[in-house]
Amino acid sequence: MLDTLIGMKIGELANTAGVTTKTIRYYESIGVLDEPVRTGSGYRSYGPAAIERLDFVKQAQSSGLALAEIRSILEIKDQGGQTCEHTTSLLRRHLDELDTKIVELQTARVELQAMYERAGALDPAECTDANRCQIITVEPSVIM
Amino acid sequence: MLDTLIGMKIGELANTAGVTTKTIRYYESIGVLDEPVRTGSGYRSYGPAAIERLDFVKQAQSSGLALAEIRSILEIKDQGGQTCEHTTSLLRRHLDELDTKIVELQTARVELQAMYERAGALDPAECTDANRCQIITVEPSVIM
DNA sequence: CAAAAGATTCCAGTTGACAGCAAGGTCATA
DNA sequence: TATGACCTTGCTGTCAACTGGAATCTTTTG
Repeated sequence: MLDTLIGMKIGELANTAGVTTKTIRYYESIGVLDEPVRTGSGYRSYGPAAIERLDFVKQAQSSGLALAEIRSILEIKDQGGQTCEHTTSLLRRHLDELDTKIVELQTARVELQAMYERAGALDPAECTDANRCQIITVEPSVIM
Repeated sequence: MLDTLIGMKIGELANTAGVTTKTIRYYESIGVLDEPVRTGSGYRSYGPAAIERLDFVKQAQSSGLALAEIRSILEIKDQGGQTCEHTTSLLRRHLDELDTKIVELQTARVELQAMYERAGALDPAECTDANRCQIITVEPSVIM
């Protein structure tokens, strides 16, 4: 009970931060969260910093950073955060990746849109007719 | 040898279509490719339709469709392709998902860009100074 | 004081799209 | 005929980010 004055247990942290206890232990196992101090009976005991750390992880995740990347940023912080270089280059790289992905998805969207419009323009009768699906391929194909 | 006149073996199909034999067997196992006929000795034997089918799968994949979705389109074709309804609704749904994803990524991009610009604007000296990383959080935080 | 709630560790499973390996069968060529 | 290239099945492993469950222990509540 005295322990509880020092920090919160994993369930409380989980509730506060909006994650599950499983997630917290998992984050600890992959080095995203530091190992916390333990109570006399072995329970994890967290201070308020843990909440902010989890919030940061969630924010970084929603920005599309993978846990491994988040960890590498946090590692630098844990070592004193002497240089921003790693962080900036990581962000630069991730921005580029993100741009690439967005372009890919937009290209895919155009393709899909074309498929979809082809579908809408089709006469249903014509669809049964030739026993091939003109939605997918423009030219008559052996496939559909 | 007579068998070979009828069709190509898995390696040839793989080379032609630009995938691995593993991929072909995997596609067969999940129902994306039909089970082909076998030669007398048990080898898979494919006709030219298999190449087109694989091409279609690749094209659909590059449009962001999952193999399960591709299979569901192909299933309709295999049953005679009487209706385009399933295909159109599937495409509609996927277009929506794609739009959602693009928006998410663009939002994430804005966040990342902000982080990145904050990073570029920072004085390296100031970075070592306060022992916290101002790139990530705008306000002074217990985290960094 | 007993039961329920919550904590512990460890191991396995999930999804998606394959890749790797083992142990064996078959086929073309020198 | 023997070597190597290619094929077969079946099982395991990969990555990411968890989730679920079992067996056990501690803490809280009635």
